[in-house]
Order: sequence, then structure tokens, then C-alpha cells
Amino acid sequence: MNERDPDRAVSHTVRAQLALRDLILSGRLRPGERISELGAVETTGVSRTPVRMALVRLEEEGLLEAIPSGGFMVKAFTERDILDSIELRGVLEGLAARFAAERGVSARDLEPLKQSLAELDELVARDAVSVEAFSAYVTMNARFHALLTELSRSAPLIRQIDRASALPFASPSGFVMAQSALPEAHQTLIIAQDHHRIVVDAIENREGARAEAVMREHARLAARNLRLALRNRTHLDLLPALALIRSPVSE
Amino acid sequence: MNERDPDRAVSHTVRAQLALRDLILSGRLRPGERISELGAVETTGVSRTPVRMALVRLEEEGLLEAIPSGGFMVKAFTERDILDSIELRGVLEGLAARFAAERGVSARDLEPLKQSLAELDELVARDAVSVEAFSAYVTMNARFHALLTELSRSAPLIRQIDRASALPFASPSGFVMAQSALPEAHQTLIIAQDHHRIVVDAIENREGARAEAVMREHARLAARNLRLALRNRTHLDLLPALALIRSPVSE
DNA sequence: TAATACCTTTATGTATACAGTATTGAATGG
DNA sequence: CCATTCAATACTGTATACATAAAGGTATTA
Repeated sequence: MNERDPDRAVSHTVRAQLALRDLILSGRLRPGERISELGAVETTGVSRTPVRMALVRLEEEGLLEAIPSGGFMVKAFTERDILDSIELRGVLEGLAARFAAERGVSARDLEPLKQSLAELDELVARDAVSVEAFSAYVTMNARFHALLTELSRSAPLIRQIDRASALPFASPSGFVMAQSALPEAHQTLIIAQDHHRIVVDAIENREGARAEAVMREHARLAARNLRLALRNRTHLDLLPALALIRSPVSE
Repeated sequence: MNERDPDRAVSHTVRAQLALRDLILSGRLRPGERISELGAVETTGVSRTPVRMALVRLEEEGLLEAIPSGGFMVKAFTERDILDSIELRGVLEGLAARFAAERGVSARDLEPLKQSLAELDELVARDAVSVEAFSAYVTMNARFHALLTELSRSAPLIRQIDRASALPFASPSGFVMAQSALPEAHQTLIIAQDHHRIVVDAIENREGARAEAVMREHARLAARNLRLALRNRTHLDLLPALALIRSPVSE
């Protein structure tokens, strides 16, 4: 029987994909663990066909790995993988910033980014170090990065960045969570916010190289802080994606 | 009935994916054209289930686009999309080259790349401008780029580059085809070969920035030549991926 | 003649049945 | 007690059947 429930307009396939992704990212499915189709059918409530589609999509997303003999397992990542993903993301966003700067952005199109910057400024100025404040910053920060990516007006690049962000630790949210996982979290946010300000200024003044460089530095800051956080075992609960690391923390 | 044919060890899904991809890249399926599942079942000879899996994978690959009302169509690209994809590829390969240089490559690991370089040198020295010679160069060139990517020893980056290469015009073969699609093709190959030589040297001497810069320049060369080839309408038959461009050639 | 409504047909999303293979467990032999 | 082999079970890959929605064509009316 097909979907008649008016509550949910999304397809069974999408529902299954969302449910399974949440299961993986929340850590309830451990890295290396095999995902049974039948089990997924039980947890998601849909039949095997949409479950299979969801599994294929999650594999392409990078969260699952195909087992040669058949089926899929939760992909495991090393610490190196995660740091590389962050740097990769920085390179891609650097290109997006450069494209935006080189190709020119109208004042009208730049407005949303500036407003996002202002809202982030306000959050940082509040000097709140609560988990809720960080959570708000994470959301706003992700929006800033998304807006910046859009300004590149390059469909292939936007697509690639979206794909690179499938791994949560490589997303802007991951950046901030890593940053917040430090006693000096607030100082880090101030520096990150400075990067944001510089990239907006560079885009406005059509300084492509500067825009690209600062986005790369932005990612390096996040990578460095994540490394420190992993070493110091501080606030790791803020980084749910850490569930994906193969061995608990060590290299 | 399951696959019993000993001739083919690949699954029905993979067979369907290969067949459909070939159909798209060869231009027999035009951009924007809707792909009927039933039609795909007839052309591929497998049932709807593996056809559907193949369609999902091709969508993730970037060759297909989901239709809101259901089903898939062949994705169409603008000339700008293609040029951006080439630059994007250059940025990614630049990062790979930098990783290889910064992290160090043993003489033993560098050997295959050097040999590939030598083989390419030989082909260029022959000064043959036949289609067969170009075809051989394309194959060797793709191998060189694949080896270079591997030397980064970064699983996330390698994965991303593989994904970015799904679009044939963004692949190393596409680079060379764009280069060869010019009257001055041989001169272009000489320059490209110089880039190859420099990147190997930079990796060997651990000059990360230099390695990255030359790979970016390498992609810019390809992009510039493709633009010229499109303007001059020269040797476009050497670029099969052009079938993916939305309007015949113009921007 | 054109527009609209209804019906027919087709195609997609979903569910399930079937075939074959891999994996696991137990039992037997060394 | 451990290893090896065989059998049973479970799971994946594939095929097909079913339900619903969309699209196209035809007929009827203005």
C-alpha cells in the first residue's frame, strides 16, 4: 500500500534515509557494524525496496561502505580522515569565496551574508558560554557558510561542497563544535568571526585571492582546535560525529 | 532468476549502470530527456529493481537529475558549469599534490609516477598528431593523474576527486581532450607535460605550495583551451562529453 | 472551433515472493 | 581440546505484482 498519511508528504525512501542517517550519526550504529536490510525494515517501518534505495544513497553520501560479499556497513574514519575532510572543506569554500569575489556580487545579493555576519557578531558579543549559546552559534554559522557557498553561483562547486559536508565533522557545524570543545572556546569564536568579516570584505572589494586565503585559514583554525580537543578530551560530547571515528580517539 | 552466466561476474545493477552511463555519455540520450524505467529495462535487459538502483547511483554521480513528479532526466550543463568543473578539479588535484609533497613520498612510491611521466614524454616526443596518438595520451594521462591523486594518501580527498571526475569533461581525459581539440594541440601537450614534470619535482623536493600551484595552472590551461576550442569549433568530435551541454555550444 | 472534463493508459513508488550464496553453528574426527 | 566439514539459517540480489498518481487523448459542450 502506498503512502496515504497526509501528515508526511515525504517518500518512504527519504524517511528511511533520514532515520538511518540519524541512527548512524547518533552513534547507535557503531562504525564497522553491518546494517541488515531486514533490521532497517523493522526500525524504519517501510519495506525493503525504499530501504535499499536509502542504503545506496547513504553509501554515496559516504556514511556507509559496501561489503564485497554484499550489504553495507557503517563506515569508520580515522582522525587523519577527519582532519583532511576539514582541510578539504576549507579548500572548497575558499574556491567558492574566490569565485564570489572574482565574479562580483551585487549589494543586494551580499545583504543576506552581511546580515548573517551581524547576527553572529551579536551572539559572540554576548559572551555566553552555555551549550545553548553554542548551539545557536552553530546554526547561524552553518547558515553563513551556506550563504557564502551560494554566492559562488557555481552549480558544480555548490554540489561538491554539499557532498563534502555529508560528513558532519567536515561541516561548518563541525567546525564550531570543535572550536567550542575547548576552554578557550570564546576566543576561538572571536577569531573565527574575524575570518568571517574578512571574507565578506574581500568579496565586496573583489579581492579573490584574499577571500580564498582567509577561508583556508578558517578551516585550519578549526582543524587545529579539533586536534587539541581530541588530545585534551574536552567537551567531546559536543561532537556527536566523533561516533564515526574508528578507534575511540587515538590515531 | 539470479545471475548464473559465468561470462559476466558483475551484478545486474552494475551492468545497468554501465549501459545507461554509456548511453548518456555517447549522446544517444539527450540532455533534459526523461529516462523511462521501462525503456531502460528493455535496453539493459535486466528488471526494474537493478535499473532503479542504477538510476539512483547515476543521479548521485551527477549525470541524472530527479524530476519532482517522479523519475529521472539526463542532466544538462552550461558551458560555465563545465569550465567550473575543470577549475574545481584543478583545485582538488592541487590539494592532492600539496598533501603528497608535505607528507613526503618515498622514492619507491614515487617510482610509478616517474615512470608514467617518462611514458608520456615518449608519446609527446613522437610528435604524432593522429587520433590514435591522442587516444593513447589520454589513457596515459589519466593514469598519471590517478597515481598523483593516490600519492596524497588521503581517503576523503581521493574519494572527492573520484566523484568530481564523474563528469567526463572534468576528468584528466577531458583535460587532454580539451587540449587536443586545438590546432596547436601538440604545443599544448608540451606545456601540459611540463606541468607534469614540475609537479613530480615539487613533490620530490617537498615543495607543497609549488606542487599545488602548478596543478591549478594545469587545470587553467585545460579550461582556456576548451574555451578556445568551443569558440573555434575545432575538433569538437574529440570531446564526447560535449553531448551534455544544454544548448549546442553557445553560452 | 476551442476549451474543458472525463476516461484510459502509462509510469512510478512500494511491497513481496523467489533464488542463490554466505555465514554461523554444531557435530565429528584427529 | 582443537580443527574441519557439513548442514541449517539468514540475508542479499533479483524479479514481479499491485496501487496510485500523472499524462494524454477523446468526446462533449459552449
